[in-house]
Amino acid sequence: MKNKLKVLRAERDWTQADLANALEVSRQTVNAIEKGKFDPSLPLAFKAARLFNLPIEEIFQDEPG
Amino acid sequence: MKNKLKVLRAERDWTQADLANALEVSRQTVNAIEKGKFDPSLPLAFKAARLFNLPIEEIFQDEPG
DNA sequence: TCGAAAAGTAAAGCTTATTTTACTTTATGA
DNA sequence: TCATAAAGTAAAATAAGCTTTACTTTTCGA
Repeated sequence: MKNKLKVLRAERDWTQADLANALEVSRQTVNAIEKGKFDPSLPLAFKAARLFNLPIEEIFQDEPG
Repeated sequence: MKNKLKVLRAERDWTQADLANALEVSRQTVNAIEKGKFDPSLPLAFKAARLFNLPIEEIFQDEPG
């Protein structure tokens, strides 16, 4: 699953820790998701969508399989 | 997390088993999600969105908290 | 009303998401 | 260059999603 978290962070000049804080998850979770190590839960995806005021599909891109 | 799976099924006259089959998960998983016992994974939410040709947010409604 | 299909439920087990701790590597700015 | 912040990584532990099996309850049409 690809995502635009890094870009969205960059646009706001946020660190991974800043984003983790805003999403109420650990910094390592943000890092792992950005690096594609695992997918966020649906509730976390919703939280990111609310935070960035974007649809989930614009932040996360599934690779259908 | 609320969702419209039951309605979307009804519109198509699908059983839980039919939907489970289309989503490639077990019938119990569909049942549990419909009944709000747990949230689907993000990949599964994407699969449902593709299946019904709807945005994730129109199928699943987060209760922010 | 009876039987079958659909829905609901539950436990055990496996997989994946997330945390915590802790360390290494990379970028950055004084 | 050197110190520090940021990013990357990893292992162990816990939580949540999902499967399989199996059983009970509800729905519904003949």
